[in-house]
Amino acid sequence: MKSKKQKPDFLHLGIKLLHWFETNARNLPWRKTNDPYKIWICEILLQQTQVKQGLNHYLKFVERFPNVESLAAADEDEVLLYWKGLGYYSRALNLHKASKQICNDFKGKFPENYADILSLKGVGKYTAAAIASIAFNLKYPAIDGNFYRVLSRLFADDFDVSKPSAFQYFSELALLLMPDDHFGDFNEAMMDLGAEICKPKNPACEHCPFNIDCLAFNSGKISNFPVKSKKTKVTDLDLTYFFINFEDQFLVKRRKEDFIWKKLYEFAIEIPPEFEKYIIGHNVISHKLTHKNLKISINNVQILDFALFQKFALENDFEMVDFKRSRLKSFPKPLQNYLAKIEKKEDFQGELFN
DNA sequence: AAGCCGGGGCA
DNA sequence: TGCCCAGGCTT
Repeated sequence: MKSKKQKPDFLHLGIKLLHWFETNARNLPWRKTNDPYKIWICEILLQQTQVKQGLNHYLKFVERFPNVESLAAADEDEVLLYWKGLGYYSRALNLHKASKQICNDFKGKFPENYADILSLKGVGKYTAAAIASIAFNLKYPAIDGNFYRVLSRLFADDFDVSKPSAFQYFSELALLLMPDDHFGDFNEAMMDLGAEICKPKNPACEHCPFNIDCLAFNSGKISNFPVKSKKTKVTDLDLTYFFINFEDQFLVKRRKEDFIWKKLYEFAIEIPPEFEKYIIGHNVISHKLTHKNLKISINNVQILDFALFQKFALENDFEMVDFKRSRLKSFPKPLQNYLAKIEKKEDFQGELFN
């Protein structure tokens, strides 16, 4: 008989996590439902997005699109509108595609096994595991940034989470902890622990159910984990727009380029030389993205002749909108901010609506 | 395996 | 300023 165990009692840790979750679960709207559709929506929405940031969008999205049929029947443009301001807009485009996929390939019934869920556009290994476990109680660990952080700290494990193989590595580790039931609760518990206790910075170790087990905490090396070799590279990007308006109407067009903001609305990116005399000022907006520092120059072009304004719009495939109607279109965040500002006539270089 | 996609929050 | 987040897709 061994006097001391060399390895941690993995299953004991998993059960302890479930107990912690019983009294510490966050009260979130999508946890009141067993509807796989709504669980799917929330999992996609919360990719790289924090709860506080996405909660309102979730509520409005499922109110407008309460089921797969309503989402599949909607215009792509309207689906994008309900994603306005969230970022990673391909998520919305993929949601829309996948809803048609469910209607066509699965007869409108949400797929109930891991492989079929994984086949949905925009659903990867993490999201498939989350849906399978939460909606159908299947035993798949939903390996994400929380799992990486919690497990690497718990075992003071220096496996590089930047490597693609980290997914497989931490999946196997998570399976050792995973109890034989309540798989969805287990995954949600890990999410909550990662979000509220085992945070990236300033973790609340004094409130952590694992604080007597955590090798990183007990060796004073929490900040050493997780190990991540890949660093964020930031590049500069300059954009120039022409905000062309006649009285309270202005010109917008859907983006075709997909290097950023695919299919969102923007202003004109060029004007004919004869329009240059109508430029009455310009604004510069700085906007930070994860991988880019944007500098957006917006020239304000005021057209006084409606016939000229309309002719240019028609010949160049622009839409004429006013502020009220522009709210029904999805603009990139900086342009959305710009419209909000000039509607209130703040910081606007040039005359508008005079 | 590496690069890319948004935006908000934090130290 | 750099890095974090309930990642996935493309190359």
